[in-house]
Amino acid sequence: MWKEEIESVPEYDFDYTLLRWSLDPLIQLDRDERWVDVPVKLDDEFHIVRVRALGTTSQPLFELSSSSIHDKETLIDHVFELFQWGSDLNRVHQHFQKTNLAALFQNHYGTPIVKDFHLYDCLMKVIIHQQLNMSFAYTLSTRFVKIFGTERKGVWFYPSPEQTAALEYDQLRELQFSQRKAEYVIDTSKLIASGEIDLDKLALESNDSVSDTLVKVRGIGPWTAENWLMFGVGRENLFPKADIGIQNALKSYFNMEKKPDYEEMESLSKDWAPFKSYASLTLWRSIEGV
DNA sequence: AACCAGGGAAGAT
DNA sequence: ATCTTCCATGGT
Repeated sequence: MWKEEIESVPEYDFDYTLLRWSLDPLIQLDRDERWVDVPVKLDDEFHIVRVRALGTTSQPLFELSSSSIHDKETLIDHVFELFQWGSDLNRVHQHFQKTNLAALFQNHYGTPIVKDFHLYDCLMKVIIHQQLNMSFAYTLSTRFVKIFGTERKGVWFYPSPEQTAALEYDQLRELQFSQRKAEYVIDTSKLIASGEIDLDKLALESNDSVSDTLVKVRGIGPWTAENWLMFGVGRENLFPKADIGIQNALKSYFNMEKKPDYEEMESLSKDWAPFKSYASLTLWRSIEGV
């Protein structure tokens, strides 16, 4: 068992991250005690790192601990990257003060891009969540992982691409996946298991290059590619215009009669680069009422 | 009961 | 190329 304290750059609202994660029954956390157990899969071995907040939004400080015998520095680096502790959210806040989202960012300080735990998990989750209300979306992804994934000390790990690739469509239909969704999940996993799609390599390429590759896969459209880039890779400049939640948030924030079309969204977002992801996150957050 | 949901593929112009 | 319809199923 080791422990280590890590500081990050203000403003970083970790409690909001815990709140958002509390929607996902797969994630073991405690919002009162302010910790979360992070699953870390390295070389097909399962590790768990507990991350506990000691500080505040304006003075972020975290305690990492684990009983894993794996190299401590590797685990710490992984978690540091996962939470994007290296990124300075003040520069983001300052940037948006010059835009039409100034008030929004005043109301929601320090919303970080917190990545999903692994690249493959993220892609599966995003595909499963397409077009579904959040409640049922989490029901499906939770069933998927609890039946085909692996549990260690109460912490859930997604199945590997190879494990998913070996499933029959009917096994997902039984979990109330649509036929299409079952095909998307299994067929995409087959591409990854066979090496035709290499997510680790993709994560090093430009946004456009990644999108071009992923959108060719049946079941992955622009929204899914953008969400993977944001929540899987942690890119800062994504604005998924196909997202119904973002459309509703814009309608509400700008007091519009109806949801904006693509052209209006393009116009509204013209000054947001290079930090569009934070606008997306903060817009989502705004309609969650927190 | 009808419409919506943090989309995308297939079919029709 | 762009617009429309269908896919599936729970939530409201």
